[in-house]
Amino acid sequence: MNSDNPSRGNIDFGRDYDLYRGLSESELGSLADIARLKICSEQQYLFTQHTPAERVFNLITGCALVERMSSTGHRQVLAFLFPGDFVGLSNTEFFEYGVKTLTEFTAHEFNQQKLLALADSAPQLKRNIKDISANVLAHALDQVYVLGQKKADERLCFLIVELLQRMPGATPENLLLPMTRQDIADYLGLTVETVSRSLAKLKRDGVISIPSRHVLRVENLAEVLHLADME
Amino acid sequence: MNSDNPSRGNIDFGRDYDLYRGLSESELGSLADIARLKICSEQQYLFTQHTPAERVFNLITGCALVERMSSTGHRQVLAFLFPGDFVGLSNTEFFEYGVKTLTEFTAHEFNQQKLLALADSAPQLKRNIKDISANVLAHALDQVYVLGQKKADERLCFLIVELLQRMPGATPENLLLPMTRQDIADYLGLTVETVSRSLAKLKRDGVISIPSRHVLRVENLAEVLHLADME
DNA sequence: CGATGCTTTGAATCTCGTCAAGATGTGTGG
DNA sequence: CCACACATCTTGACGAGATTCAAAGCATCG
Repeated sequence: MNSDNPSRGNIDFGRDYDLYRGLSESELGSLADIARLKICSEQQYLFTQHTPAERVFNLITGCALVERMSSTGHRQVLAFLFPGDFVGLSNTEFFEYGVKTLTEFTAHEFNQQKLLALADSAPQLKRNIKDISANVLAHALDQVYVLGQKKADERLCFLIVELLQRMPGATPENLLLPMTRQDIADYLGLTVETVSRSLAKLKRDGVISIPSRHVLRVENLAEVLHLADME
Repeated sequence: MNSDNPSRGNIDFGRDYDLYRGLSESELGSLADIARLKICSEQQYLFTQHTPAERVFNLITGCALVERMSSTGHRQVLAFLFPGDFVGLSNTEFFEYGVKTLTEFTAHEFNQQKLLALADSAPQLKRNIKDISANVLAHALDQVYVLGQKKADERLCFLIVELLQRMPGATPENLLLPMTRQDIADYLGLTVETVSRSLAKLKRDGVISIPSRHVLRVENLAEVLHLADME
């Protein structure tokens, strides 16, 4: 559900979002004029694969995931999204992936055309979009490396490190997992059972503990970093 | 080895390169002014990981590969490059991957700063660079899907289809493999032995034949496409 | 020719996936 | 508040697929 024509006043452009970084007051104003506030509950699709790629989102609160389905029914989760992340930019007519919320969720929604048009007259916005695209690529290349070279427990540590870095409020002592085991499995190219067993192994080895299903505690950060081994 | 200050005359801008698509004569001239012709033999590095990201290349003839090494000594091949491919654009100060030639090789070499500066005054060039970046991302996402979800023989078929689509002169009847089995293994997240065995299996099943080590013949294209299953 | 590097094949091992069952958690209706 | 259904998660047993280690086959190049 979108709010109707939100004014600048009810959108918080103050936080440190990649998309809004370094923009002038007037540029932020122009952005606000074309922004809508998207609010939705958990497990909702912001958009699905193969639908027209017209909208882009800048995430404010909550989490989401980016997924790709194949004709054979396999699912690959391409990324988890957190506040400040920007998603939806596409060079193709239709989205090649879908985005599903994991929690209650708010985002700024833009029409892609309008946003890009605005970027044409706001160099800093254009730079920000370019930087975001570069980061998306860098993340995809990291993921290729992890899926190509790493074992199950190492892949899990990669995810843990990523969550520590990107989830707001995440600490080694208290790491919330907003996604299901299946989501994790589809992200890391494993099965739910392997995810579960690998978590159990890390727990057995004293690397982590699991106070409750969706809460994780890092007991040995050095070992997690070592296993994740992203340099 | 670079030729010194090549003039427009000895650079062939006529072919269908993504980077030069739709450019005016004068724009091509400006490009030629800052281009150098890079010529090198096989198994040479155009640049290596962790070196300053100053140069970019537009491939004219020959093949190359993009690789990333980890501190643990693992190698992931991120892509194979063919004529018309463009490589080296980076948002970071240092390259996060290296590029190694597989065959005798020529490319147009540009200073990244100069090329981007030129793009600022040539909108079509800027569009081309953006499209290329989008294609690189699309390829990385495909690779994530393949590494996350596919078995060894399916991964090989994915590579075969990719080569058929992108290698100049490649046909199902005669597909040259310019890379070693190790390169293939590191690209597909497998070991050399598994690559060899999977090729043997595809051969046994009548899907392909292997006239010689680096020549492959597709006997059942439908099956290859089916196994590759990229939609 | 022998030396070297790449490739294939074989055997043992290990990791991960599959199938099945049980445990845990959540929400609903009685 | 409890009972039940349902979904998620965990655990076990087994098997398939991939890796590892070792050896042998093939090319190419001096």
